[in-house]
Amino acid sequence: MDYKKTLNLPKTNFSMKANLVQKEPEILKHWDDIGIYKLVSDKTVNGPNFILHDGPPYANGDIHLGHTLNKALKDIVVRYRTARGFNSPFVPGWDCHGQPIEHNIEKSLGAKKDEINQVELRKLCRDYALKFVCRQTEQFKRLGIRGDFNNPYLTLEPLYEATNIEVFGELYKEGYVYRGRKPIHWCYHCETALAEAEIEYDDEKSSSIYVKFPLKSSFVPLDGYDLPKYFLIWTTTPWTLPANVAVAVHPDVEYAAIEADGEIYVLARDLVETVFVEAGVLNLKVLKTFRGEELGGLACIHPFQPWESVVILADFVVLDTGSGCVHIAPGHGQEDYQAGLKYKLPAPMPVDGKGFFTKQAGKYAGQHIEKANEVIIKDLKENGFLLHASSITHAYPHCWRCKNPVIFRATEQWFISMENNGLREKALEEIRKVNWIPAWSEKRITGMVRDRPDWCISRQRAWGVPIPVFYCSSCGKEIVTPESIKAVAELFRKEGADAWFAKSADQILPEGIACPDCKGVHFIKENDILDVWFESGVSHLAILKNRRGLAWPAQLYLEGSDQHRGWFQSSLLTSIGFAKKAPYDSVLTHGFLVDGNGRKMSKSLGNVVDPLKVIEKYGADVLRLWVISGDYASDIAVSQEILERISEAYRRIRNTLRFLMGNLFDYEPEKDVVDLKDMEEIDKWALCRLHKLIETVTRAYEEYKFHLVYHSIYNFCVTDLSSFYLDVLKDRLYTFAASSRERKSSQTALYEILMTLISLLSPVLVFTAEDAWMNLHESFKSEASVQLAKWPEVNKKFIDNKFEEKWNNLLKIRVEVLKALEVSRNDKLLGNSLEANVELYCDDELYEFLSSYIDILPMLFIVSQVNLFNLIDDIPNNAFKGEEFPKLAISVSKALGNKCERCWNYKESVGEDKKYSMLCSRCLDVVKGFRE
RNA sequence: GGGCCUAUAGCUCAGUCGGUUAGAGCGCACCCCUGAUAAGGGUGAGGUGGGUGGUUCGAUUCCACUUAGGCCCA
Repeated sequence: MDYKKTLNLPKTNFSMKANLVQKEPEILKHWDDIGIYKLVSDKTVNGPNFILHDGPPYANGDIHLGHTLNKALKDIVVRYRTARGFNSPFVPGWDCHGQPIEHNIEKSLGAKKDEINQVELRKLCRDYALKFVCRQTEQFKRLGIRGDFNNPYLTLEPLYEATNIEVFGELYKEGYVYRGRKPIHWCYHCETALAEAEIEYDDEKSSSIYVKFPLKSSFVPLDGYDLPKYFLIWTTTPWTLPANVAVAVHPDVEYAAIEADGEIYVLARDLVETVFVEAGVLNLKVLKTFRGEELGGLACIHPFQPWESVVILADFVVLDTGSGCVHIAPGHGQEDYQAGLKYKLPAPMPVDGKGFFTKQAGKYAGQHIEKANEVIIKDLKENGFLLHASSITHAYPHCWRCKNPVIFRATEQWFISMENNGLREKALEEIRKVNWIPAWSEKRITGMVRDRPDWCISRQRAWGVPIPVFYCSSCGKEIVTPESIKAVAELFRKEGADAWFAKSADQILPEGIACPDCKGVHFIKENDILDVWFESGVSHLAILKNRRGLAWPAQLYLEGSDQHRGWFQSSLLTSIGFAKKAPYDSVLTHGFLVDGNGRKMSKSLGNVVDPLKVIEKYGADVLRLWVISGDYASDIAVSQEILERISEAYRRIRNTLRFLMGNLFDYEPEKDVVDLKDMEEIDKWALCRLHKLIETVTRAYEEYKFHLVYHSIYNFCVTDLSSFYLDVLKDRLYTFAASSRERKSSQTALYEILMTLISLLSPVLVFTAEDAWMNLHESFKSEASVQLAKWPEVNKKFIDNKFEEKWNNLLKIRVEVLKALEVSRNDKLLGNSLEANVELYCDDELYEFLSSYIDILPMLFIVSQVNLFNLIDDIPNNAFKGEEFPKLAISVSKALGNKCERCWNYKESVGEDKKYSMLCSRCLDVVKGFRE
C-alpha cells in the first residue's frame, strides 16, 4: 500500500520558481486595478505625518543604477512608514529645466538652431523633458516604486515656476540677493556663455611670456641692493594683462632674488634655472631666498596700467610651469576670481562680448584680443618689461559649436550672498538642529556651508525660469518690487514662464509702474535665468507647502552624499531665506555605486550595470534585495557575483515562504489556533525566535539600517527555520493526524511565522510579498493587499530568555550529535539519519538536563531512537567526542526495529499489527483514524 | 592639494566601551536525502582583520602616518 496518500504533504499555489520577470508586471497591473496608492493613502491619511520629500532626478535619459538605489531606499522607507500607520505620501518629482536638455536640443537642431526663437526652443526642450519624465516614470514603476505617479511634481509646471519667482522676490526683499561679476567661459564668436559641458579641450599654440613687474614697495631683505627689482610673472595670455591687479605667490614655496644683467628678479627658487635657461640668461647670482609668505602685501607697478599690482598669497600656485609668480586677473579666471574675492581686489573686465578691448584697457581700447597679443608683447619689450617671449602648445578650452578658443570673461551675474544677511550663520545654526544620518554627514555639510562662496544663481540660457528683474530703459536701474514680483508670479501661474520670453517688459509689468529714480516708464527684462539648483531648491515650498496631503517641513530627505553640495544645501538656503528654518527634520545620505573592485561605475571602465537589464534577468525584487543587502552608509558594490549571490538568497527566502504556505494548506486561523500554554515547547521556541526577529527587524527599519533587515531575516530563514525548525517539524506535520493538537500547535507557529515574514519583507520584496499574499487562504487575511496589512508587533509573552538559553544548549548538543552522525555516515553505517540509534553518555548535570527532554530528542536529532547513559566509564570505543562538551560522548548504531513504511522511522512496533505489518504503532493509529 | 567617508574570510555583513583559539550566512569541496525536489539536510576547508609605526601588560578595536578606493571641492 502507498501510504504517501495518508500523509499531510505540503500544498500551495505559490510557485517555487519566482518567474519574477513575467509575474512582476502582472502584479503591477493588479495594483493599478485596485488603485493601491489611493487605498494606502486613504487608510493612513489620519496617521501622523512622515513626509519623505523626493529629490527630483534630471529628466534626461534612462534611469541608471544610482536612481534605482535611491528610489528603492525611499520606497522602502515610505512603505515601512505606511505599514506602521503613518501618513506617508510619496510624490515623485523631476528636474526639467537646465543646460543639458537645452544642449541636447541644440545639438539635434544643428545649424537650424539660429533660425528658431527662444519660445520655440523652449517648446522643444519641454517636449524632450516630458518624454523622459514618462519614460523614467515607467521605469520607476517597474522597479516597484509606489508613489503618486499620476500627479508627480515637475519643475516646469506653471505653479512651480511661479514659486521660484516668489522665493526670489522674498530673498531679494530680505537683502540676500545682489548683482556682481564672475568669470565664466565665454565664446566671443558665438557671443554666448558656455557651460562646462560645452567646452572641448584641444591643443592650441599660445604665446609664452615672462613679464617684469617692478617692485614698488620697500622689501627689507633687498633694500641694500641699489638695482631695479622685479617680480617675474609668466603668462600664456598676454591679452589678460590689462586686467592684471595682482601677483600671486605660494606661501610655503621658497623664492629667490636673482641678480642678472644688472637687475633683480624675484621668482620661485626651484624654477630659476628653467626660466633663465629658456630666456638665455646664463650669468646669475642668487642674492637672497625667502618664503613666499614673506612677500605677501608688497606692491608692484603694473607695466602699463595706471594702478598697482599687489603681491598676494595663494595655495593654487604650482611650480610645474612658469616662475612661481602668477599673474592675477580676477575678471579672466576662476582662481584669479576667488583670490580676488579673498583679497577684495577690483576685477576689471576690459573685454566686451565680441572680444574687443573696452576703454578700461587704456591704449588698447578698440583692439580685438586676438590681435592685441602681439601688440602688447611688442610694447612690453620696448618698455623693458619683457624678459622673454616664446610660444607653447597646450590644451586649451574651445567652444563646442564653433570650435574656436574660448575665454574667461567676468560678466554681470546674480548672487545670493552668504554674508549680507547672515545667511551662512543662520544656515549653520539650522544644520545643528537637523538629524543627519549617518552622524558624520553633519560634519560634511557644516564644512561645506562654512566654506562655500556666494551662490551664483544666474545662467545665460533659455531653458529655465527667468530671473524676474527689470531695468529702467532710461537710467538702467534694476526694478524688483512686490508689485513686479507679483505681476510675474501671476503671469507664470497662468501662462508659465514661456510668457517671459514671449512678452515685452512693458506687457508684463502692471501699468503705472515707474522707475523710482528717473520716473521712466519703460523697462527691459533681465536675460539670465535661474540656476536649476535654485529651482529644485524651492521644491519644498512649491510642493510641500502647496499640495494637499503634504506638509512642510519634510520629515526626511534621502539622497546620495553628493547632495551635501547640491540639493541639501540649495533647499536649506532657500528655506532659511523664505521660512527662516530648515525644510527637513532629518537628512539621510547614501553612498555611491562601485563595482566588485570598489571602482566607480563609468563607461570608460566598462563596468556599468544597467538596472533595466538586471530587472529583465533577475526581476525587480532581486534588485531591491540587493539594495538593502549592503550598508549604504558607505559605497555599495555591485557585480555579477554579488547579484548571483543575492538571487540565490532570494530563492532561499522565497522557498521558505513556500514551505510555510504549503504546510498551512489545511489550517484555519480562527478555528485551529492552539494556545501558547498548550503548544509544543519547540513551537514556543520558534515563536520566541520570531518575536526577537520582529524586534530586530523593526528596529533596523526604524534606524534605516536596512542591511540588518536583510541579514537578520535571511539568517532566520536559513538557520532557525530551514536547517532546524522546519526540518525537525516535517515528521510532525506530515505524519501526525491532520487535526491532532501536536500538528495544530506547529501550524499555529508556522502561521505566525508566515504572516510575520511576509509583512517584514513587504517593504523590500514588494512583488514577492504581494504574490505570497495573493496565494494565502482568504481566512488568513482581512486586507486586499499586504500593503494594507498591519505591521507585526513584538509580543513580550513569547520572549523568554531563560527558556531560549535552555534551547540554545539543546541546539549545541544537537550540533555534536550531527557531527557524530556525519562520522557514521562517512563510515557507511547509515545514510538517512532516521536509520540511527543515538546513545548519549554524559555527566550528571547533562544527564539530568537531557532526561527532561528525552521524549523529543529523537525528533530534534531526526533519528529513530535516543538513549541516555551516565556511566562515563562504559562508553563504546568508537564513541564520538566533540570539543564543545567534554563531558559528552555520542555513540551511533543501527536503529532497532524495522522501518515504518509511512513515517520512515525505525520502530520496534513495526510488524506488531497483522493487517498493517509495515506500520509503526503511531502511524497505525493515524491510518485507522483515516478509515473511520 | 583640501574636506568628509570606507577598508574584517571568494561575496554580503556581525562583533570586541582594548583582553582567552575573530563570528554568521552565502559560495566552494565532500557526503546524505529524494514526502520543500530546477528543492532540503550535514560535515569541512577558507581570515598575517589594507600597510607601517606608536600608546598599552595586551589592539582588529585607541592615536599617527601611509596605501587603495569613493563623494565633493580646488
